[in-house]
Amino acid sequence: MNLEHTRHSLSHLLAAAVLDLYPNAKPTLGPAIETGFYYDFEFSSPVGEEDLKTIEAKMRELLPTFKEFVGKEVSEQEAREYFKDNPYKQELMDGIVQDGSPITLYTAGSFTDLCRGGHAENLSTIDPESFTLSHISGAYWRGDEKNIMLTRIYGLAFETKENLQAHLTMIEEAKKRDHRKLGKDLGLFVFSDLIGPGLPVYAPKGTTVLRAIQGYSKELRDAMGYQEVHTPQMNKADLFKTSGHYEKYREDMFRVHSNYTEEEYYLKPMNCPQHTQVYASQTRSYRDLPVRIADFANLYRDEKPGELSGLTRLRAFSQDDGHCFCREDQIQEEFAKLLDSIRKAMETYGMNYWIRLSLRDEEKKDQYLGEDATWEKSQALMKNLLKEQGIPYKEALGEAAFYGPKMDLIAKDSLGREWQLSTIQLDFTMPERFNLEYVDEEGKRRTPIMIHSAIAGSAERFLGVLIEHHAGAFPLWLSPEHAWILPVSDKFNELAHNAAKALREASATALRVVVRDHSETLGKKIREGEQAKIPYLFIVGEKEEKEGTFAVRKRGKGDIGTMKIEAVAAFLHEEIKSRAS
RNA sequence: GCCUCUUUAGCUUAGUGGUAAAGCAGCGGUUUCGUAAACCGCAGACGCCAGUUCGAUUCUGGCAAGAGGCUCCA
Repeated sequence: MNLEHTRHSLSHLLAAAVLDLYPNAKPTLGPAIETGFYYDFEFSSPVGEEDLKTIEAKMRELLPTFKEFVGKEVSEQEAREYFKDNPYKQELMDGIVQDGSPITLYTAGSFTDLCRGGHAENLSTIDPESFTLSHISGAYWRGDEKNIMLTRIYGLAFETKENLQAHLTMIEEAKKRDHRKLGKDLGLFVFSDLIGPGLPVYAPKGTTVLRAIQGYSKELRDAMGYQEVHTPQMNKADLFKTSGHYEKYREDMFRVHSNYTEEEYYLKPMNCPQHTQVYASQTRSYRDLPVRIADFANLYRDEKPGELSGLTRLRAFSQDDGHCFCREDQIQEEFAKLLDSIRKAMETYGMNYWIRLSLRDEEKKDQYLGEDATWEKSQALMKNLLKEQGIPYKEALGEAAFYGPKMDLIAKDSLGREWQLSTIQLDFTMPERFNLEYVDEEGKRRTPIMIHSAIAGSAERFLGVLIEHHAGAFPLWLSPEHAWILPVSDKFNELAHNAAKALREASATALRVVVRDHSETLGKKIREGEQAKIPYLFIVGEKEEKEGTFAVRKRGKGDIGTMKIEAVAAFLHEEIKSRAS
C-alpha cells in the first residue's frame, strides 16, 4: 500500500464528506502532505474545530463506498461544464490547458474531482481508525496573500492505527517540551502586555543561559581572530539605502522619529551595513586582510503580529554575527574556518544537522542585487568549497540572501524538528555598494569580499530551540543554576552556607550555587530541585558536617553517594569547562 | 496582515444573567525533619472598552494578548 496515495485518496474522501454536509461549499485543492493530507474549501458560512468530529464521522460513513477510483479523460468543454459553479476548478483547468496536459476526472463513491491521479486502489479496506481530522486553518488560494482566504481542513493519516497513535503521542511529547511553557515554568522569560508582542523579558535565569550561549560564540569567534565591535541601535536611512536593505525591507524595519530633524532613522535589523563602516574607517592594505568583525548587538524587525511566536520569531533579538572582509584568495580558508567552528558548536550542543546550499532563484533575478556573472562566480565557488571539504549538502533554489548565496546549517532537535541556525554567506555586492577598498601589492585599489556568518544564529531563538531539545534540563554549563545546597533541617542552614562558600572557593570556575534554607522538609526541597531541573543537589546534615562532604544527587540519576567538597568542586569545574552535554 | 479559535488569582483548572470554587505557588504560625509534596491559617482573579439589561465575569460588538495555520523571514 502506498501511503502517499492513501493520503491523497483520503483528501478526496474529506471533500466528499464536506460536500455531503455542506452542499454549498466549493472544493479547491487537496494534496497529501508529510503526516496526512488537507483540502481547501470555500465555505458559505464559517466552519470551526467543533465541526471536525461531524465531518470525520461522515468520512467514516462514506469510506465503504470508496471501493475504487475510476479515472476518465474528458474534453475541456465537458470539464468546464461539470465544474461550472466552481471558479477555483476553472482556474486550475486554465493551467492544465495551458500546459497542454489532458484533463482527467476521478470518481470514487459518488464524488468526482478534477485530479491527475495517484490514488489508493481500494480505500474501503483501510483501517478507519488510522486517520483523523486534526485541525482547521485559513490558507490563501494558491498561496498568495492577495487572494481570498479559504478554509483548510487538515487530517493525519498513517499505515495503521498504532502509527497514528504514535504520532499523536509524539505531538503530546512536543507540547510538554514547548519552550513557551517551559520558559515560564522554569522562570526563564515572560512576555508582558505592557512591553509588547515579540518582545520577551528575560528573567535572571533566562539571561544567564542567553549569556552562556553568547559567551561560547564569542569564544569561538575569538579563536578565529574575530574582534568584537559595538555599533548604534539606530542609523540613518541612508545607511540602509546604500546597502539595499531600505528598498527591500523598509516595511519590516522600525522607524524612529527625531523631534528636531526631519531625517529618517531606523532601528537596525542587522549588523552588516554598520560593519562596512568599521572597515571603511581606515585605509586597508592587502596585508590587513582579512578584517574580521563580530557583534552581538540587539536587532529589531517589524514582523507582522501573526508571525510572532514564542522565542522562534521575535521583534527584538540578537545574533552571534560575524563579518569577514577578505581577498578572493582568502575565501576558502575563512570559509573552512567558519564551517569548522559551526560544526564544533553543533557537536557541543549535541545537535544533528544537515547542510543546505541556498541559491538564487534564476526565474526571479529581479529580487536579488548584483550581476549575473557575480552570482555565477559566488555560487560556483561555494559549491566547490563544499565539495573540496567533502561535505554533503542539498541545494535549495530561491533560499539565497538578496546579496549572495548562503550555506545554511539546518539542525535537528531531539524530536526530529528542523531549525535553520548557522549560516555562512558570500557577498560580492555589499562591499561594492559601499565602495569598500583595499590596496593590493601593485598599489591598485580593489574591492574586498564580505563573508557574513552566524554560529548559533539568534541567541534568543537558539535558547528556545535548546529548551525544547533538552526539555528544559540544560547541560551543566548552560544551566541557570548549577546546584542547590539542601540542609536537612533549619538547624543546618549555617552549615549549608559555609559549605557553599567552601565549594565556591575550591572551584576554579565561578559556580552558580543556591542555598535552599527555607523551612521545608528535605523531601520537599528535593522535589522542588527536580522540578526546577537543577543538575546537582548537594545535601548536608550532621554526617556531612563531620566529614566535610556532600550527599550528591544528580538530575535524572538520584542519589550517587557522598563526596568530599573539594572533589565535587573539581568535577563541577571539569564538567563546565568541557561543556559536557 | 489574513482565517479559525482562546482569555477566570503567579500557575493549572471549576462555575454562573444576581460579582465566583479549588489545588499548587505566596504570606503568617506550628513542626526541626535524611533523598520527589508535614500540618493549621491568611491573602489573592473573571484581559480592556463600549452596548443590551433592573443587573453582565456570563449575551453582542470593538480592542489587546495568545494558539493553530496561511503569507513573510536580510
